[in-house]
Amino acid sequence: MDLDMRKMRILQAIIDDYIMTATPVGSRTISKLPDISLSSATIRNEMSDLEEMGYLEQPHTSAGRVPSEKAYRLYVNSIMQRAELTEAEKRFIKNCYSNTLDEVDEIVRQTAWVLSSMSKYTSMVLKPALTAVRIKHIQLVPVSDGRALAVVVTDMGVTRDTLINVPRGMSYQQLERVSRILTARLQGCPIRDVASVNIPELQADLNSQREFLNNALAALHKTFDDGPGGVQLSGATNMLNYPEYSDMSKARSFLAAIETKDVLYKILTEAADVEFSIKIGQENQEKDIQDCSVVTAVYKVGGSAVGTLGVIGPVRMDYARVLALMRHIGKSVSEVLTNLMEEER
Amino acid sequence: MDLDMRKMRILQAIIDDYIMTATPVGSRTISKLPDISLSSATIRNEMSDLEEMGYLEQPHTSAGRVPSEKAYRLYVNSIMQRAELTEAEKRFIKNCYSNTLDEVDEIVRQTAWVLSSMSKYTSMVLKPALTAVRIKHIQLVPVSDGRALAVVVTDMGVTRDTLINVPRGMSYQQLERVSRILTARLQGCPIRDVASVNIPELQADLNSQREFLNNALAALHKTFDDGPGGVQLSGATNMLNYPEYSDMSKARSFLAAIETKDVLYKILTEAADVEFSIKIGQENQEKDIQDCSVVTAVYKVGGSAVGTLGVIGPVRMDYARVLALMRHIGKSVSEVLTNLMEEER
DNA sequence: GGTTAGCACTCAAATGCATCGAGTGCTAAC
DNA sequence: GTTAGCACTCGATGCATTTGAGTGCTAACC
Repeated sequence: MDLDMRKMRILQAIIDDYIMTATPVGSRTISKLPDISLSSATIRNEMSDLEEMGYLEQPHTSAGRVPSEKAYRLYVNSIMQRAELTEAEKRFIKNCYSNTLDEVDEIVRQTAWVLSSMSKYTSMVLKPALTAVRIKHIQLVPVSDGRALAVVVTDMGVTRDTLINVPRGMSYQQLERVSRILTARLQGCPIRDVASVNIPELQADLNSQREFLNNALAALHKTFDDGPGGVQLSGATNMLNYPEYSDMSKARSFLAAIETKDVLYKILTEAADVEFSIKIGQENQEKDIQDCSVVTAVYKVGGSAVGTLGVIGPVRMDYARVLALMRHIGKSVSEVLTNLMEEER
Repeated sequence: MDLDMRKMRILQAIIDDYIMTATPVGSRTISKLPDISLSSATIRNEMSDLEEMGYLEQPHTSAGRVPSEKAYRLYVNSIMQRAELTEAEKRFIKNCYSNTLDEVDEIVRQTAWVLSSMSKYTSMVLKPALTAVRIKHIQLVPVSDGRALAVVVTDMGVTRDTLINVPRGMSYQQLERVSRILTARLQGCPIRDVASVNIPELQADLNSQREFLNNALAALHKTFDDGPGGVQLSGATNMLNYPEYSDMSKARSFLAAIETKDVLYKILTEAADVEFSIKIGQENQEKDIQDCSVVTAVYKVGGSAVGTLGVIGPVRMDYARVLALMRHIGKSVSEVLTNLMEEER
């Protein structure tokens, strides 16, 4: 018993229907479709085969059939056809980025919003990882004796600062000098490489406390990593509109999973190196969301991936549409960010 | 028909019971209480009176009675007695602040967590408003021609920065000079007054673009206002444990209300000038949360109020306990923040 | 061979109906 | 003023019945 074209076509029809209605699909529903000219009895036979092959499941004897996760996997791999957004939708996305979005956070928030409101699922966007961003300028600002604020300006217009300890008694002029040397040495250096840079001319100044520089650079490095706080969530309540979450306990477990963003952060960072990723139900490592599906995509700045965006929805999510949205929105946010970066450079 | 002591006592018993059980309270339940030696018939008569007076409501004829919002108002105003936390609870709170909490954000997050996990409701904490914080140091860091980063260090260890436009062609030395003058002039000045300070010696430097300074100061001022982003939320899913939210549509409207933090921000900022505030159901201005109650309190740094914390829960919330928690946690966070600030000063 | 009409069968959901019981209001007696 | 007693209300609970969408199987058909 093999999965011939006709079975494929029927499975597709079942999945398409189930994605729309969330109710088990009966044989008559399929046989009535205009491009399937088979009686319900034939469909029943095929469905029976598909069930035996593990693509369909029956909630109970006298109900219709429901696609299994295996079916969805097949669907996204082979059956599903690429969907395109309408012109109006593309315009809509474009409009969302046309306003004055001059801050990374603002762009990330807006992206999450567009994605959730167009998909009607819950969306999440991970802020750009700034490890690839290059240092433009470093300035140590004295705060009190023994403490200074290290300010880093990068080529993406992003600035970060962190309080660091400096050797007590260090003068304003000395700090200035260190700033100048650091800037000269680290200019153009990507954040991720900061720790490994060697700055011989400072060894003399800091002989007594050679830890200082390493600590400072490590602290700096850390401020560029937002952690779970770098996850922007949107449309969490959209999920409650789907019948699969009308059961309170399921709704609660979903909401609990996204309340602390740790799980989402983990998912998004792990997906940082694949263009598109689709995890269906049990394929997700995280217990709490094993009856959801997660679709992620990366977005880029100047050609290299810097962040991830994702949609989390019911397993019967409209994968084709979500992928189309992600392609388009991913491209848009990539462009906007790249422009922002060039402008600042 | 007046509200004599006995009626008060009965109303209190009804409210106490309803807060615990969330089910309409019958006359027998009350008459069986050890310190009420009246028959259920007598209680019924009293209940009938209380209903006529608007303190009780009947879901339907053969159900018990439920306190009205008017009753809760009376309860918090006159009936409720001050509750105290147990020693163990006080210790618990203390422990929560004993770890290395060296950042304001960390303290705020921790506070929200303690408050929600001890109250079992949803909690929110507004970050300290930094308008009262005093400037310690200002440094302009050149970024590119015409742009600089203005870094402000305050006496609370909080630093903020913002990109500003500076007159093109301004030299590094000039920026240095401006920094020094600004620091000298603004040192000790609370953020809120920054805009109104006059700095005559800079007029000469900036004659050609006298807008520059004002814009820069305004931009700075703005970075100290977190807006809705300054609301830390915790325990949102706690609410789903209460039967009043087992109705999906109510749960959804609550979750929608807190998803964007705008509403909460509004509530918390408006409550910034009252030590404790209790809003019961319809007393809340915001439509979305009119079947919740909101209790807020301010916390202080060095004696003056800088932020607000709040609990949002069902109208039948345990007001006495929540107030006790808020008193205690409010005091704790005030102390921790005050210490942090002194240390940095 | 594959396809289909027909039919018995299944089972969740809806419907109808009687019962139960927690609660009330009222009245008469204490 | 308080209380025992009693009729009454009405949602909740339980149970039997019906309904209907769906299945599987078989026999006939092309």
